[in-house]
Amino acid sequence: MGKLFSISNYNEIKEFFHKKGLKCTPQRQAVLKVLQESKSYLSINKIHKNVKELLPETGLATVYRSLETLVELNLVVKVHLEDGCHSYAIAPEGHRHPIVCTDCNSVIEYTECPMEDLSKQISEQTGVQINTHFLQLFGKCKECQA
Amino acid sequence: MGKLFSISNYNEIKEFFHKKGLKCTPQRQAVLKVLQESKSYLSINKIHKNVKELLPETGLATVYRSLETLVELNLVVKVHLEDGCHSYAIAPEGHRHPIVCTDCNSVIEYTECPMEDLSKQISEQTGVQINTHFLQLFGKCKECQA
DNA sequence: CTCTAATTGAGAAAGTTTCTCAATTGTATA
DNA sequence: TATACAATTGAGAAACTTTCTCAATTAGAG
Repeated sequence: MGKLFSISNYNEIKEFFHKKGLKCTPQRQAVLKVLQESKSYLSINKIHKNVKELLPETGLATVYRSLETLVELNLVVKVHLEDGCHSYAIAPEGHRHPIVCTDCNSVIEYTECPMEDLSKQISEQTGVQINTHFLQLFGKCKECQA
Repeated sequence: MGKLFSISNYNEIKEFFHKKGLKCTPQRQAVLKVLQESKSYLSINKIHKNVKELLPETGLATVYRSLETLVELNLVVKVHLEDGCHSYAIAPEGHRHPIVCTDCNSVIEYTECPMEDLSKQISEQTGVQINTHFLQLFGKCKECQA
């Protein structure tokens, strides 16, 4: 089956899959599309629900499998919310950190990262070589402050 | 039942519970003690296993309930590991960030926090008022770099 | 168009977390 | 120190989440 949805960068996405010997299936496309069109983090169930509007037969297991694949390809990121639940979001281009509004749950991407400087500082102080970091900010967005 | 374990700051802990109308039960003490004596993050099952060495009859549900209570009291923190699983650790005094060694799973506490400055900067740039943040660092500790 | 290996759907299975309820137990008060 | 009461517990059921299995389907290479 060919291109099912009008994913903007379809050919690029297809390449991503093929380079790893993976098929560009409608299910994977649908999961990606659902996340691309959402501006906030989505839970597995919400993703499944939205995907079924595009492809009604899609099983939950496939959603799990697709998300796993997409995370491996760095097209999607798995995030942790305050209550400990997992959600998924389209991977931001470049290195960014999400600010989650605790009132309306919307997400603002923050593009500057304080870690570059900090990593060096930490290495010097503790001897630990920092490889990755996980930074998530919680607060109130402009609208919700009213 | 009185004091079961030699928790260093027993009376202080007891006060913590009583102030909220909570009982200072051996099970809660045991969960706290297990975390206090561990230098790394522990999964629920590991905590349950260790607690049973002190109090063999302790049920898993009680471990869940105790952890929930201890997190509410800010005596314990819930953390997210890279694979998306939850673990728990004794809450560090003051404001600190954990550095988790991805090889040996040990934890180094980092005491400096870049967020104070950053929060102001973010507020100015995005209008979002940052309330909390979640920062976790992953890397290789001195020993594991050899 | 055909072939093949990757992928899927469905349901089972495994694992995690919460709930229910009778029995127990800290702790305040007498 | 004994009593009463509300909070807590253990055990298992229930709910929920995630992974696994396998026959059927399908994307993509030739």
